Amino acid sequence: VSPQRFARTFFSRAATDVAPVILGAHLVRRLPDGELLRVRIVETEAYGPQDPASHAFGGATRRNATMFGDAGHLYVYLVYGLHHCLNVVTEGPGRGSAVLLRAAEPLEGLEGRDVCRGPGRLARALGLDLAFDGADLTRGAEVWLERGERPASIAVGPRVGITKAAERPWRYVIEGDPWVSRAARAGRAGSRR
DNA sequence: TCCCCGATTAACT
DNA sequence: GTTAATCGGGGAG
Repeated sequence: VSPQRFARTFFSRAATDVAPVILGAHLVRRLPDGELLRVRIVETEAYGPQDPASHAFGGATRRNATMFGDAGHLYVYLVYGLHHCLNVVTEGPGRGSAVLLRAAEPLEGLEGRDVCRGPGRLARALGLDLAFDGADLTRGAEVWLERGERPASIAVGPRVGITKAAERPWRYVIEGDPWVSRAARAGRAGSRR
């Protein structure tokens, strides 16, 4: 347990608070063969309670159970039958909130401009699937989060790919960062923070 | 059980 | 810009 890791209390607040502050943080993955993968998070989205766009809206089910558990755990789900998406659980037990990790910059063990550009690609690049749903990012040995460089400026805009509550400005990106997703780039510039 | 649809992506025209 | 791929969740019956 590296001192650079975030403690659970760091994640124990609203998703809209966690989403901007984990920009610049490092997501680290230890593969079965021992190889280390490291990426820098550049784009996130918040999904809170009382949020019609969230999987947690409507209460706990088998799929979203992790969202209702302890903060600082990894919530993984399958979309469109093909792609996995990675989320960090926020707030705490019974709340049902999380931050979706949408794009990252490869720092170590990965090559290519697009490998982490988009939530499905990010999960694939790190070799994470449903088997990792519920993994403890504050203590686990296979995947975790560490403090990184604080971004100079953060931009906010509407979330991507949803139809409900699409107007909420809960997508956060490092302003001007070349590694953000295609959707973030195409969308409105968004307001600064 | 049946059925619709999605927090996406890549491969088209 | 448009669309197929692909499958499990969850509401309806």
